[in-house]
Amino acid sequence: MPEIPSAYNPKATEDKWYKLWESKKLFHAEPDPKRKPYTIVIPPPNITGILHMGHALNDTIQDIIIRWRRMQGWNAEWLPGTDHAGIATQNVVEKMLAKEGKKRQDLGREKFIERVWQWREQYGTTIISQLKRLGCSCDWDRTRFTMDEGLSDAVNEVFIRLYEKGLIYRGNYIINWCPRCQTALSDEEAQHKDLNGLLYYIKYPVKGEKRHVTVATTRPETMLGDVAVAVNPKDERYKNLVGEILILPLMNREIKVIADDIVDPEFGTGAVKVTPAHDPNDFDMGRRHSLEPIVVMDPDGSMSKNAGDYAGMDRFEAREAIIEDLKEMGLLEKIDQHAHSVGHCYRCHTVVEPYLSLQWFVKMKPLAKPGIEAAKSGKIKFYPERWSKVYLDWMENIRDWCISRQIWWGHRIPVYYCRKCEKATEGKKGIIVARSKPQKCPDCGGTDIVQDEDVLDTWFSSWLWPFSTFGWPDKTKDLAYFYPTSTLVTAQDIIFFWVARMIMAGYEFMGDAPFRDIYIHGTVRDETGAKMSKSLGNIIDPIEIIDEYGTDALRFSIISITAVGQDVFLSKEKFQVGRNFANKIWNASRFVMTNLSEDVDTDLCVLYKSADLTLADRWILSNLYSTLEDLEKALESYRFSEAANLLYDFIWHKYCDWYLEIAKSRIKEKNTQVILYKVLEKSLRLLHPIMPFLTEEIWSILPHKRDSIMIQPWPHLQKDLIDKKVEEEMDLAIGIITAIRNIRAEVNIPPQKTCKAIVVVDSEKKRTTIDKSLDYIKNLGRLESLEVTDKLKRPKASSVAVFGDCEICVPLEGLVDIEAEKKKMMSKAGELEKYVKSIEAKLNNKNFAERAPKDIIDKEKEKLSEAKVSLEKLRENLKRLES
RNA sequence: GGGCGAUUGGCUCAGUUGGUUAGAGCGCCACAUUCACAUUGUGGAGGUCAAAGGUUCGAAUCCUUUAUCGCCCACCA
Repeated sequence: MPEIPSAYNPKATEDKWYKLWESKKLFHAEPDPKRKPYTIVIPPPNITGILHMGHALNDTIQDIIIRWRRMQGWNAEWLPGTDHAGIATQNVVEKMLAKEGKKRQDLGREKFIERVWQWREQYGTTIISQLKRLGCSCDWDRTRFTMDEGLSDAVNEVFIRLYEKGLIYRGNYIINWCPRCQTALSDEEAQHKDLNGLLYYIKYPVKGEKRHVTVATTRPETMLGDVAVAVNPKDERYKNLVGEILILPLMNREIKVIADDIVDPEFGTGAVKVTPAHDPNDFDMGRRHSLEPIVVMDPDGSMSKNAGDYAGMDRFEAREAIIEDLKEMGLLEKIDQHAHSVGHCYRCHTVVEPYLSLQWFVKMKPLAKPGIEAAKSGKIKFYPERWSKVYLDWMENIRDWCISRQIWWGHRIPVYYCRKCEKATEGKKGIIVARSKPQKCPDCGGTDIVQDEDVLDTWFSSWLWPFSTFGWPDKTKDLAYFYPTSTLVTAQDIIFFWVARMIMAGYEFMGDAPFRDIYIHGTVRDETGAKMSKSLGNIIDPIEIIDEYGTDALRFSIISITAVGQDVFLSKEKFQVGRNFANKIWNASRFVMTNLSEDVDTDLCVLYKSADLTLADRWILSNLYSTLEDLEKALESYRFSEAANLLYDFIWHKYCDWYLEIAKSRIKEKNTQVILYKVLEKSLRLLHPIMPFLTEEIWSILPHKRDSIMIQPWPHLQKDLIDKKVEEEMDLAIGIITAIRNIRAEVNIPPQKTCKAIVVVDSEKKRTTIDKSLDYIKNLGRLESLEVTDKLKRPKASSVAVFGDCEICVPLEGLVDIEAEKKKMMSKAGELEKYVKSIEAKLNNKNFAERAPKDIIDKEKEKLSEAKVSLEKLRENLKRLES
């Protein structure tokens, strides 16, 4: 056997194995009616994205699930792909053009889109190669892109079907407008941030009188578009004002005072300016009172020609100018501090403007209905469960979805207009919704037909992802087999954007939920709790971590610190845990392999039944399978950190710390070798979903000839090998060994020096148990001799510890520090006394005796008698020490 | 305004249906280096589980209130 390096080297292994898996098509799945599918679709990362810790967490979790299910025998399909990310990508390419001193308009639509595709070719697949470095076992043969032909067809099909059903409409409404991106946004894309703003109180004079009405506003610049002032009809202060005419300052426009229930008399002055073109409430009010909106802003956020003297100014400049002018005119009553939340563009963080414009919308209420029922009935389940409430709250209060975007990169809206009809009717006539450009207008036969300039919201393609990727609207074999998918893994921030909408689309177009389980993991934050983001500069680059610590270290570390539903706080040091663990396994494997001399390929169960196994043998097997039992439960309920920590504890603190150490003295025995080998081999399988590269590397140098570990069967849970009695017996041995080590450390016996020990135990049962573990105690306690007796013949100079009803005594050759011994034992005795008293108090409590269940009482009694025995032994020893 | 989450040793967190003398990792202290691994081993110190009240025989765990921090939602003019 060639020499195995003494440290695990991820760099030398990862690439090699990933290439092998890919070349053998181990990630690929085909429909197979004989096997059950387990499907996951990836949350498609943006083509502009580079791998960040959020992806690392998200995709590691998916890979763990899919690798585990694959080993369990499911036909596992993890479908990958990317999202065209309309606004984000367009912004990136526009920035690039800006460096050349160009705007997208200089290129024209067609050339610009060409440039975006070019950009995508060049940079848009970075994230894919990064996912490969993360070890993701995605079925790359099925990689999809939201702008692929098939997926684009699906988008058109959906648009047309919804339109024909009356669920898509076009209209003039207030939407969120980003003046920088110059496009409409959906409500979800406008992110509200709390800001300390100002509330301006402005006097509006009553026509022909000296009186005035004061209104309060946070956006004075919109007053130029005011068409009325509203008060609450029940507000006594303004009762006689309703119907009066006011003069709108700066514009000198006559506007009416109207009464409307929506006005809150408590807020501001109780009188509110009505600006239907720039505020959603005012828009509704305007409709109720038949007031024409006046748009005073242009799409770029500058004041429009309707803004009088302020036309052409930027909106914020105009705000200041208006306040100055009002001040001069004596119409500014006061300015208050006012905390409120303001919408920002989720792509460029510009303050968005509520803006009246002609857009396309999806009527959501009817679509939401089945999705609401599905969550309520448990057909779809959120993990952790609390997200179900968040989802339902949103679904039950759902609002229509603005889907048109005034950008170029995306799916162009499949709507055509007949110029002739449009001019003639301005109504629905002349709108042609079609898969491709019609030759003639069906209404008038006209041929001057143009397509809608706008594209669809990015999420209008991603909400179809679970089925469009499998070929929908065609009834493909893939679709029939892999849909509905099994589990969706994602973060909380896209529950509304994506998860909820996928559920709606799934029911509408497939008649079934797109997935059963939704696992929502936490947000990745830095050690101070701030969200990791490029702009904050607190990013930890996963690729850097992979280079420094290895992929498996990254995966293990991030998983082990991710408690269910809790956010993840990361710092670089935390990745050492995974690296150290990888190295530990590496070295344990190295030890096992260099010591194998026998044929170890024996079945464990056969061995268990036929051979006379030692206590330690039975103990490690029992532990292996109870770990497996817990591990499966953890994985099934998406408790990944628990899964990772179970394996960590078993491999490090059971297998390495105890079994392997015990095995060293019997390393030539066949049974020992078999168990060392078999437990390692099974542990590697259990660990493979979390640490794929390390386990594959070790797998490849194990003395057997088998295929990749990733297609090995998941170990079968052997419940009859779990033996609680064996675990108790071993606990006794471990307790005694620890007590001896403790004494040795306290009296400074150097580790390399052996010593004697005496174990005193009354009970015959325990005596037999200890006899089974004599070797372990001797070896791991580094004893030259061990005496087990029922009577203490305490040598004068010795140190004693008590473990349960066992006394452990280490005779010392030199002098013992009697005082130190006494102190140690007295403090131990003190602790025990307190403990005994607390149990006694409990047992003496009548209520406890009467009401507690019997098994609890028995347990307490047992604890008490054990503690009493220990205490008594301690006291005896103390007495002897004093005499 | 409504909702959710967090608060446990110096740090980061576990603690599943209430029944342990409250656990782990990191850090710290002491000792150990031909014997798989210093990316290590052995031992140790360190916590009245944010506060107050309540339910219960029994509360870190359930209920109420409060405080601090974080997040989400809302037609906050």
